[in-house]
Amino acid sequence: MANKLYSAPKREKYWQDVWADSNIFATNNLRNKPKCYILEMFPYPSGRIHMGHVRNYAMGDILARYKRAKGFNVLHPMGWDAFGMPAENAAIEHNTKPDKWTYKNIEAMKMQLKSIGLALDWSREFATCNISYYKHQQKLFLDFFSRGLAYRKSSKVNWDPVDHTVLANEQVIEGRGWRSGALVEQRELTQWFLKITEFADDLLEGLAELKNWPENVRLMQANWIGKSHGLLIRWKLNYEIEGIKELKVYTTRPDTIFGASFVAIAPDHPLSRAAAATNSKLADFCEECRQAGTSIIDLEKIEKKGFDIGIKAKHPLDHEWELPIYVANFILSEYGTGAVFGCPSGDQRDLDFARKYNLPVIPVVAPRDADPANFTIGQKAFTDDGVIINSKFLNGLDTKRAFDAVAKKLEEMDLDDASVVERVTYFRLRDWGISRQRYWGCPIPIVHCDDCGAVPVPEKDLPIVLPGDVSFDTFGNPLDRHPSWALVCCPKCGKLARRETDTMDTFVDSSWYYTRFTSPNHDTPVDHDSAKYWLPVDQYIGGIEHAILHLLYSRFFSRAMGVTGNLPADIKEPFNALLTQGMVVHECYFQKTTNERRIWFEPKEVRTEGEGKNRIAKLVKSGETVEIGDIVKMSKSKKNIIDPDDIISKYGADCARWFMLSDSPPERDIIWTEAGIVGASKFIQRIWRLIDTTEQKVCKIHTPQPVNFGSDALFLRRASHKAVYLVEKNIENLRFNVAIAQIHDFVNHIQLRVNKKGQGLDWAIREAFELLVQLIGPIMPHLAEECWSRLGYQTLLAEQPWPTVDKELIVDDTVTIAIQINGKRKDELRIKRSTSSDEVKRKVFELDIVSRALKGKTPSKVIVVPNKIVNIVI
RNA sequence: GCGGGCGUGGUGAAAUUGGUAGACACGCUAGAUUUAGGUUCUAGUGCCGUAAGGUGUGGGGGUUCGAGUCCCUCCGCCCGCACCA
Repeated sequence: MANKLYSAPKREKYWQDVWADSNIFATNNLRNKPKCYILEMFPYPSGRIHMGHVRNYAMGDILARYKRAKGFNVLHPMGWDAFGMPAENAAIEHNTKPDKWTYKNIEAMKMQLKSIGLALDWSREFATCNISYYKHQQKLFLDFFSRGLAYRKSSKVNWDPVDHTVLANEQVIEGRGWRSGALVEQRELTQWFLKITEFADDLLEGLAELKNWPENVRLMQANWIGKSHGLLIRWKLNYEIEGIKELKVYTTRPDTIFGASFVAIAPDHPLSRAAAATNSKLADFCEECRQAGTSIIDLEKIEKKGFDIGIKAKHPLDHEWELPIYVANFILSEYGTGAVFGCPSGDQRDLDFARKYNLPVIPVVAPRDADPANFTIGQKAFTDDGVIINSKFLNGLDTKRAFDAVAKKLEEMDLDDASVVERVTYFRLRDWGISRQRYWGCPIPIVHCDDCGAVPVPEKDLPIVLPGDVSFDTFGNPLDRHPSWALVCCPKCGKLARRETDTMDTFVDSSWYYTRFTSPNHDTPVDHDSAKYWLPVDQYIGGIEHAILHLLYSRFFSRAMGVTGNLPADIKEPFNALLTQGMVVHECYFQKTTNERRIWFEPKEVRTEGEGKNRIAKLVKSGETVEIGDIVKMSKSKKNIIDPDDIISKYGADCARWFMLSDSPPERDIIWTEAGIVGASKFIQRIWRLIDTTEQKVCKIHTPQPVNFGSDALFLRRASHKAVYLVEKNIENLRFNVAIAQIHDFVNHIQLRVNKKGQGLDWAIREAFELLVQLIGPIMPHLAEECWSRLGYQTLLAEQPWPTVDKELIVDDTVTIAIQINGKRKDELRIKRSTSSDEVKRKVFELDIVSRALKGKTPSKVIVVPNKIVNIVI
């Protein structure tokens, strides 16, 4: 008898229409239930969704559907991170407009997302390029500005002289612009900044509260903020130059101060500039340092170099002791004071420097077990904590006490001839530069007036709308070239002035979108009442690549918006729980040309044969052999892409969703395989076949529960309720792969009993079917609806509550305990649960294997772990 | 260099507080059914061994009645930051 196959793609479309028509996923405004806000990082509308999106949104959807069934009022919205460079590049390349290109992409991707069957509230959809969104962002900017959280300052940027734009560090590749290939210049530009540093401490402390965030993300953020405690010490100069009489030096290791043998300053430190003014060789050296690249590779290659400026610094604790001052290429002007004292024995860099310029190396910290008299430094500096030596009054102290002793000594010294000391805290975190010389972004609502300076646009004049009539026929910012857009009157004095033509970094757009979803049509950025009810996001899901920037900026925005009254001030943390999902990876295929270039082939162009080392790949068309490359993230450049559309039209969305979650834990990368998707597809058919062909054999819908059950029925009922219990637990813990394993196990249990006969078995099978359908509901919602209807229900499964577990059924009344002899498992024993310890021992000693092992001796110890293990120690 | 993580069968992976290692799936083997074949169902499957038994979570050591789990050490891989004073 051939079974009817379940036609997933066809039926899925049907159920999607049913859901849409009944509008069940629109979040209601009744606040009579506990809320649950599930959010996946919203997509950039590149044009097509990829498998990473499918994985991301499948995870969120499972939670949303599960929480809905659990009785929560669920908010599960979707929107578009729609500003950004690709739209401008498309405009240049395809002679279109960024807005047209973006909105077309959004339409296409929305269709694709709908085909995945996501339980989304589309009524809250917005794109960050909607005027109705970015006008509120401009309002936020104005509020930040008036509160001093947005300000202008001059700073160094990567400038592409060909494309006429600022480049982010990531866009500079080996010193050249990623698009133009031009050598990137360091330029001093006046830019807008957001004062994230005001919240540095709070952002750091807040991390401790984020218990449901991955540890690695919290650590990355903590390192990024980079708080350090140290001393600011004043070093007097032996010679005054252009009014400079002293150097302020920041150190986290004042305990090593007697090991100092030089002072080093950054090339653009005021003292460097002053000294260079009268020393052309020094000026050349400083220029050379400035020219050097800033990329990581460059920094590694660069040799540590210094230039003795001739002026000496007086040691703060001994003014007779004068140390040389070097301008050095490895000192950062942006960190600390741009000046350090070098202690060669305690810092590898300083040691290398000292060896190169023949400076003294005085060991001042020794390991605890070393002999202080004979401890010397060779090629490696000693950077650990230890005992202070060769340091006068510090000798014998440990690192921490020496820190305090130096601070105290310096504080006690007479101000006149002393080195004033301050205990200071430094952060690595810098303020966030948000100016971009780009068109497709949120305009900064500022007018520059010759007389009044930077004047905020009055709120009543918002929004500042991007002009539509711009050209992309040449490089640079089209807003700058626009004949009239920037020409306005100063809101303050009325004189002719010029609009700010920089737009905001797109990271600003995504820093507050999660608040807007709580009230997407409100006439202020956020409705406080809605925000209070919905925020924080209960579960946020997205890629690890946003571990620092997006997630830190968002945490900053929720705080800053609290300060400006745009959000209730008690909502500090935007995301209560965070899941960072892994990538979808696939091997790639290529042929090498004669000049070692690689030509890549798509997976669908290739067929593989054999296994392991003998596995080879051939082109489907020609049969030519191609090489099998690494398993890497799916990307256009390597063509190792599987198009979700192809999978969904062939196997269905349920199949893609199931496979995405089935084999690996969510945070790990998954390898896309044809075998995997086929396996998922078979499982779908298996469930359908099981229910479709057996449904008429079991009890009819709503049959009352029988009083007695035979052993098969009872076994099945136990398996059913255990499955519900375990699937629920694993979904709650975001271990979808384990939940899926439990469902497999459950289906195996049902399968073994569908053709049996026994007391109450037909009822138990029907119960199992119903529970199974409810368990797969969140993961394979279409198939679940189909089965639910097949079981005779007129209702929608998506609206059913989550099944309740019969607690009595999930505890077995017999248990298997392991019998160990000297900790090694030898046998097992089936026994009634909660049998007394003495009774268990008695039974164990009756066992052959035990008496054989004992050989008449008395065991030295018997350990009984109730319901688990008996360990006999001989 | 600094910080963090990971290492379990042929493969993806499971494993409350330390308590029967390898659930579940892929693959493989055998049988049944159907078919032209795929499919489906049942059973088996860490490794060595015909078996009894031994052995086994990257290597070595330790704590413990008992270690994948805790401690020390070495090796390998991955991620983040990186001249941060």
